[in-house]
Amino acid sequence: MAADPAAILLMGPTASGKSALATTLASRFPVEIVSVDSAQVYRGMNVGTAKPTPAERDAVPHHLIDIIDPTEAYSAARFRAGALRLMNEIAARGRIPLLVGGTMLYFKALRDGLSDLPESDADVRVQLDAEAAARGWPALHAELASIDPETAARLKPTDAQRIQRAIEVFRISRKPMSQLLGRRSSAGVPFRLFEVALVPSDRGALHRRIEVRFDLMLKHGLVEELRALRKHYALQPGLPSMRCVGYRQAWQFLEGEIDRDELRSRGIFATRQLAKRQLTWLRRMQGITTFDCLAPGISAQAADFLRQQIKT
RNA sequence: GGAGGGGUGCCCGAGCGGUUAAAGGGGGCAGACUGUAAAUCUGUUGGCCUUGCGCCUACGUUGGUUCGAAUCCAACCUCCUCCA
Repeated sequence: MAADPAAILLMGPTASGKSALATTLASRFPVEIVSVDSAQVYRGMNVGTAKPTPAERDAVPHHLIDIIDPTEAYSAARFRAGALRLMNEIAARGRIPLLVGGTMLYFKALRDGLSDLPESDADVRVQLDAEAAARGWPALHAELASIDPETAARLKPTDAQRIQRAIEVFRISRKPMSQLLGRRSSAGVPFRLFEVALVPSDRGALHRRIEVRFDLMLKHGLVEELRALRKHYALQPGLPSMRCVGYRQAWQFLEGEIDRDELRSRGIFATRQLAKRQLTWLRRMQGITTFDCLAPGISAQAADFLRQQIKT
């Protein structure tokens, strides 16, 4: 029985220095990077997603970056399928897949698999949006209660997105989501996973980094980038891509809803809140070795740790 | 110099004699999360503790009226608008 090939999972909240560590790892291991990031998949969204530079992508192969237009939608399932395919390909080349990112649901989907649910359907969602506009989400929650009481019970009448998804699942499959969940879950991953996370020992310090970084994004033309994107694509504020941190606020700025000061502070708030949610995921996930991203020399330390782990 | 309008909890902002540790929003903190996840949703947010319909501190400052004041009065400090 040949041992499964190795793969490294590198997680962490935004602005924790994942990319820097990935670069260090790339200099010590024969890796190819797979991005685990729901925003870097979008072509043209570079400044606000802190996408690796062309030089960085030239030095090490990066995958799952720039794979769809900002008018399109991505999903955890597409990620899992794509990541698994790439991991196999990379291993077949005799290299180690290094999965780096901050989209914790994607990491979870990869590790634990997903249930056999129907994929989203744009038409159904448009229909449900219209119904919600007319009757309100609480009414749809009540409707959900009649077709899938179990799911309705765990969802708040205010949780528009999940109510929509649950009804969508029912309309497509004619089965309640609660019945499909947990059933026929796609299996784990045929890899030995080495999971590390960068976590700040001091939240305030991370907040300061976030602030500096957002200012830099503004300086590097976040607003101008969005302005250009709006010319090239038929974008709407409700699109997943346009709800990304930074772009949502820049959109409001371009619409004249907020001034530049508001754009800055709201962008920073949204980034901090994102980091908070990412940290909540990390606290809950098991089996991850964490490193303090604020400690000096952390990259070398993490690299040494991984070298030892992978050897044994 | 004169006339008027403000100063409320980390921030904005409501309250305008008692049921107010003070609506609402923002921020913070904590949590949830299965094909939108950088999304969506929830809880919490003065201090102390013997966790009690408990004590203390709190609505610019000081004093006053009142059984009782963030709310009324006076003076002072300060900010803004307008007239000179």
